[in-house]
Amino acid sequence: MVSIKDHFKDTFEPELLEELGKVGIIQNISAGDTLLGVGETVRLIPILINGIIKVSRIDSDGKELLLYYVNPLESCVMTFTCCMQHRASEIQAVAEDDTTFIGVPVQYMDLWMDKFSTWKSFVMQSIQHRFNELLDTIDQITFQKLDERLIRYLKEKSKVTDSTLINLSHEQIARELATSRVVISRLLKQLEHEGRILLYRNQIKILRTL
DNA sequence: ACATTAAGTGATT
DNA sequence: AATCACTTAATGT
Repeated sequence: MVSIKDHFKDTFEPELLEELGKVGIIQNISAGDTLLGVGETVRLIPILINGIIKVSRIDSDGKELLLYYVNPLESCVMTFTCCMQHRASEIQAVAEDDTTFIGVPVQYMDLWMDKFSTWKSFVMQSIQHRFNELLDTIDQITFQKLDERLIRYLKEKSKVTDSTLINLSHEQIARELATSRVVISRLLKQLEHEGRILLYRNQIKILRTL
């Protein structure tokens, strides 16, 4: 369990930490729970203490495209932009693992932006970080390098689950990368031939050569 | 043993 | 890179 107070004591001013403790609501959700669906309105800004949240776009046919993961001590950038304009969510947030977070009611956003300069820079930095990351994935998509996207996906997954064994079917991976199962199967087979992974049913073993 | 679901593969666009 | 059509392998009942 990560201590929010400890981690942010250098980034946030003491008054902000105090207010965070007063106003924040600790919430627990289990793996697989949906934190926010498409079309719902954001009521709480989450700051993760523990666990992992997957944020993805859902297109009109119900196809999913993975955008990013929210790690402990991070917040979901989309909720910032989204709630400040009081707009409905265009993304979906699902807990990938059992997760604990502090929820800050949205009405404090505006207030804190003016009141605490450290809050403002935290928000800005988060946005900048994600934005750069998104630019990267856009590059990859437009240059059609699905193989590299897949490798990146596997690495991230392994980091996130802290394991070299990934428990996913090719079908599930294909859905998250918005392609077809056949394509994923082929690419994975290729990686296996290159000696970078091992394939089993519903499992993929990542080798350090990846 | 049989049905179901995951994965592998050639051919076509 | 996607889709189709088909095979093979693994798993559940």
